[in-house]
Amino acid sequence: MKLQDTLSNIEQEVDVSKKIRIYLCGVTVYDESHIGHARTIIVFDVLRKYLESKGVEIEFIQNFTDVDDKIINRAQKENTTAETISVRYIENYFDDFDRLNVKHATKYPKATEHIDDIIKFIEKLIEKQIAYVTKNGVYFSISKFPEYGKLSKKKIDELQSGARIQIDEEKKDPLDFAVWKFSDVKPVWDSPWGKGRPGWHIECSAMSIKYLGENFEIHGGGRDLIFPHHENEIAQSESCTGVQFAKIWMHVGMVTIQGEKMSKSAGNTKSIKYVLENWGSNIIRLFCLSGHYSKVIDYSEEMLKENITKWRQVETCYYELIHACGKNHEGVNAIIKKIGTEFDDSLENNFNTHLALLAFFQLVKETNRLAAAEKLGIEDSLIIKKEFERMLFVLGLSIPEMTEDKKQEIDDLISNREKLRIEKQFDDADKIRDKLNEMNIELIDHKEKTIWMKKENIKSEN
RNA sequence: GGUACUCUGGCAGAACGGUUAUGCGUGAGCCUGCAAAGCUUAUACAAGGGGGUUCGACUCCCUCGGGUACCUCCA
Repeated sequence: MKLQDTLSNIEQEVDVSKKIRIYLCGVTVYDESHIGHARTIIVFDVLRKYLESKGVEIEFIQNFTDVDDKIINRAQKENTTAETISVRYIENYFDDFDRLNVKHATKYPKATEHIDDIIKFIEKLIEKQIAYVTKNGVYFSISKFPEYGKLSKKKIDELQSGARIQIDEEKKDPLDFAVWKFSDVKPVWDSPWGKGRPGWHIECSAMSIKYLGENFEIHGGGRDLIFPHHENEIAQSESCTGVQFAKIWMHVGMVTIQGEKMSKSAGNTKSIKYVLENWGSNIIRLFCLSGHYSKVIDYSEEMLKENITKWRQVETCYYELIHACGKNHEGVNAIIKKIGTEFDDSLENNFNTHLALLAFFQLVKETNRLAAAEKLGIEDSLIIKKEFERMLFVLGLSIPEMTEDKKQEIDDLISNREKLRIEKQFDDADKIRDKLNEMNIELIDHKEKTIWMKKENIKSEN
């Protein structure tokens, strides 16, 4: 598999014959997650599901930043503890992302649970004279890491001249950043240098190395983390271990809204809760995967609507497949195999989910075409269904299961309607259809038979 | 100001030095008791501007310009 690597700025081959270790920078848990967060996490969810579906062993670590100024500020505002805030929003995170059908990471380490590891990490940096203590905290000395700037392609002197960083007389260089901040405001921990809390970047270095080793395959996050977060992680980690940190840096493009980056500070976010409520998980996932992961995608209702159309086609396809009963045999093997290969190739080639979706929709269209022409037999439907479900799984889309009782009830209603239709009692037949519609069951009248499909209820469509 | 990314038809969005992807939308038709859904088909001569290389460029080179992001916390 090939992936675009931010560090080398070229597509790098990933060796999938061995275990793939992935570290994804998660969220700071101080507020609700929005659709921008969702995109990054969904992209990585599909990546890991695809690789796992190919039999690749995956170790997937995603952190929670649960100690941070924003959390503390929020706690003060609400007159509560930082822990209350972080616990609340971690719960909120799982609530959102479970509904988004995101598979749980191997582990979700939290900064507050790794203070010892962080302190040990800092001790090593001090020992190596890469970090130094001031009256404000412990700082990483960027002059000790000559490659500083290699990820974000920034030159140190340019950064210095453009620095908008607050002047801190104690720092040796304005670009030096805190790995430990002295503080008396809870939460604080004792350290060899004084009471305080860790800086933001150090937790990811300490935790990724702890769980994945000094040199692992993929480190990812949103594009906005390239500088300073990931740049600093590299500096800390590589100067501590002396070996290359992540092999590949994979950065997911921002979600914009009316051309502007979606962010808390801009106040233009759409929360996952809101979008789930109005559009549902499948539409969100289709939307988030509709462009190449490295590029910006613009959030708009128009785009979400387009994905409803597509999702209805997918639903139709599914129900055509499960209702197939004829003996017709079109020999779909070759075409399905071709589409399946296209799907895989698209993902193998720099993880192009847009092209993979195109392949998926091609399969949907092909199926619906056969069904409409009364040419979808059982044998073919089984072949298609297998591939359909594989893609559905990798993309993380889901069609809710129905109970057998419910299915029976629908079948009974349909056969009643059939009788009425034969007797040309169309008014009564239509009443049954209306009743089914109220249950979100839509009927598809083929020449030979009527099939039903359960439409996902999408609020914004009404 | 610096750096990165980006600029393709109404919208979304690929590939490729030569053959007008594809999807959505829109039009028409088929199917239907009617609908819905679905299907079929038609529809855009598009490549930010200007130069160059080439027999030929959306694709390579130069140049000018627009947009966004990062340079402070941010997925």
